Amino acid sequence: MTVKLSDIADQAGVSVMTVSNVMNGKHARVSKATIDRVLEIAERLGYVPNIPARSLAASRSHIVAALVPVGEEGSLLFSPHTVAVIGGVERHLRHRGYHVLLRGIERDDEIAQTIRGWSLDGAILVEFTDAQIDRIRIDGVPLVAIDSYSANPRTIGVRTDDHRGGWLAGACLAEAGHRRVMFAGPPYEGMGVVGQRWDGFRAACVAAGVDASKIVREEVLTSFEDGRALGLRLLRDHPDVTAVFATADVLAVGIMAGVAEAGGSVPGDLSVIGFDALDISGYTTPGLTTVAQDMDAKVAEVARIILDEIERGEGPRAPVSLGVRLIERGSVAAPRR
Amino acid sequence: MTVKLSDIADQAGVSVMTVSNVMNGKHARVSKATIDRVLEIAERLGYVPNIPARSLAASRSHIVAALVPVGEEGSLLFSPHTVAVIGGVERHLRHRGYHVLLRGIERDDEIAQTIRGWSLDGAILVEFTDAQIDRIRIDGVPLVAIDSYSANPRTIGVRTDDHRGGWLAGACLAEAGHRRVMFAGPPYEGMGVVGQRWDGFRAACVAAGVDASKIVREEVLTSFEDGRALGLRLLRDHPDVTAVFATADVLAVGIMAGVAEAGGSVPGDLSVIGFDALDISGYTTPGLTTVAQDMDAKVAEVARIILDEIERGEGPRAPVSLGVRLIERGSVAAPRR
DNA sequence: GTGAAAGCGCTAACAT
DNA sequence: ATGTTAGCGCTTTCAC
Repeated sequence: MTVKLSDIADQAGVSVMTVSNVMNGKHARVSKATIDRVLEIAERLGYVPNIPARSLAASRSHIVAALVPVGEEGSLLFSPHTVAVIGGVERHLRHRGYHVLLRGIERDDEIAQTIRGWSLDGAILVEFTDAQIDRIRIDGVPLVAIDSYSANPRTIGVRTDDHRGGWLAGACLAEAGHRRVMFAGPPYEGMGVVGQRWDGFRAACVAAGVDASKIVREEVLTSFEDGRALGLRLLRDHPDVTAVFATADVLAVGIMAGVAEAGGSVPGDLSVIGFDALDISGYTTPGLTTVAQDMDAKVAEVARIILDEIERGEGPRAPVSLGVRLIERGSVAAPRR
Repeated sequence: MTVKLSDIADQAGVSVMTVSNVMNGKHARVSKATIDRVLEIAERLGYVPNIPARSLAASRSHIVAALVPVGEEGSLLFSPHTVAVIGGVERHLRHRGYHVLLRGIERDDEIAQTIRGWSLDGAILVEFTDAQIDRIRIDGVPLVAIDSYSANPRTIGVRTDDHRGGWLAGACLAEAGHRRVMFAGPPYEGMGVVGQRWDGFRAACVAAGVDASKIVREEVLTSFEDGRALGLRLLRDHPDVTAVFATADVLAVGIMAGVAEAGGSVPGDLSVIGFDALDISGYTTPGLTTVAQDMDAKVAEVARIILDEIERGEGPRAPVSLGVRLIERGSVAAPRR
């Protein structure tokens, strides 16, 4: 029923190994004539390689896993950003003959189990906390951690230049003339993403002459609802604040909605700047000014690193930071007087 | 290095087959004492089954693929809806010992190749057009097509009750008193999703006494920008229209933005109703009234069908439609006078 | 209830 | 440039 290497070998009058070599592009070892003949027969017979067999024999699978932590609820519900990363990486890998296994991780040890059980060639760790990445003890397989600031030498971090992103946001507000600003984001997680953005933001503000001690920090969860709640009370509770930097677009959009609901106007009463440049940042009125990362570059980088490690075995290297840029829409203006 | 069945067998003083049976829960064939002993040793040794080996020997993989078409760009960039489906199904399958392979499809024949090459146990087809589903000629593997109205007997359709969703939207507008309404959606694709929504919508309107010939149909792509463009000219071009049903939330949100930009108000000058109940429908001011589908039920149903087919071999059955309900927020009100 | 034999389809490591 | 030998770790089949 199913066509295998030996079928082709029989018809071509060569050994199975020769066919295998042809199929795997080890053309150095086979004559041109044989290659052509084998290829032609394979094509005619409709040969499809058996992946499990190849994985078993070679103890490598051509599979890279996308590992995502699952919470109590259990469902993988990744952010738009994660979707873009996984979707983009899948394309690069597919074009190079690799496949992507999607796997939710409930307990730490499932990472190692998955890698061993599948003879995975590599794994991408998405949305894990730095603490989780720190705990990883797996060697021999390239592990790329997205948006992580863990110092774990067994993983390679690929992330946005969050510090510079924060700086851009701060500089944008300061340049517009704001001197009383707010930083709204989730609670600090060590020197992770949020910490970097905060540092960069503060540095830019200070460099522009803002009194650092006057920067208001609000801890809010990264959700529309929490942003809205903040927006509703912001103008009343902080009458001196004229601009806010939210560490995520959803949050910023929520703040804008809350401010509007409370009768305020953006950017009339309050300037708002976000981070991520999600679709939604273009859906508001006015559009949300935000810090964007170059997703194409990020995705290409992740794929490149994994592939290089797998095929050329180039050892782990320093974390990679990707550039950011400011997208100016309409939510930032001069402070009210 | 790696622990295998034979290692456990050695230590337990039984044959490999017995260990295999224990591991696969074929407890009928093994004595309780042996089961316990084997399990204990496996645990102690840290046994992890080798998936490729099992797939090769059993010619079934415990893998279900999530197949997604890729366009020219090449990247998998699925909608929030697709993300929810895949993420949710992954959880159900994982808990039953299955895995999800994520695969972009460029050409039709890649579907069959992927299924054969991996000995896939099943596949879920996401975001394919009805025409693509129609063309599928694969037997022996459960194929679940999401949101498809194809009549291909080799696939099982799982979809939203779009007709009823359209009806709910129409009834909602008619009940609020609207008699001049617009239907905005992408070009008709046979009797697919859009056609169903249109049919249901029109039927509800007519049932409520709306003159069917007066229902305006606008063909727009499902994007914020196209919605916005429509919103910008809507009040001017169609001064008699007092309400619009958009077949997708992004579109509805775009329309709301366009209307606002043109100086109109929602729902003062125009009522708007969407479809999908995406997050963004809650982000607007006022909130978007929209038709929601029960995603949890949908995901559970997809998983159930695949698993039933795989494990009990229950043949293909009729398509499954899942319920919808209206979510009333603030974008629908009585027509202006 | 348990086990021995045979092989799934492929590749690594040598031959030749 | 091509072939041979030996598995990879597991399950199937059938015997005990």
